[in-house]
Amino acid sequence: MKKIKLTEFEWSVLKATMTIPLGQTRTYKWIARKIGQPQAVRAVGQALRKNPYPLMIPCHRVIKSNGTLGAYAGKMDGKKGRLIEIERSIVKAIGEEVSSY
DNA sequence: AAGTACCGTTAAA
DNA sequence: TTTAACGGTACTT
Repeated sequence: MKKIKLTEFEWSVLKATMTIPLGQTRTYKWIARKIGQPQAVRAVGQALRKNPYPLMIPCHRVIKSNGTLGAYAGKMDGKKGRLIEIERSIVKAIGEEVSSY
């Protein structure tokens, strides 16, 4: 098991990103503020761009404050760029299931 | 609307 | 070791 060489800053970003609920979107600024460095929004984008753990880090849930997708999603094809919409649909479906109980 | 400054990591020279 | 580049937001013009 090789040690993952990541900086403390990156760990902070990854942890913050992990806490994003399914089907929800957060902004880079949101993460930057959560890790206590509202000035380092770009560094946050860097950590996500590198994305050491694609499976546990939902970078596609991270968007710009503008509401538009960031560089990562921006480079994606339309299909993958709609991941967040699919997740939202899932959440909605689950919500309806729960309501029927 | 466009330009600039700011932070942190990585690649290249 | 030093330099350049990438990436999002807020402020200024």
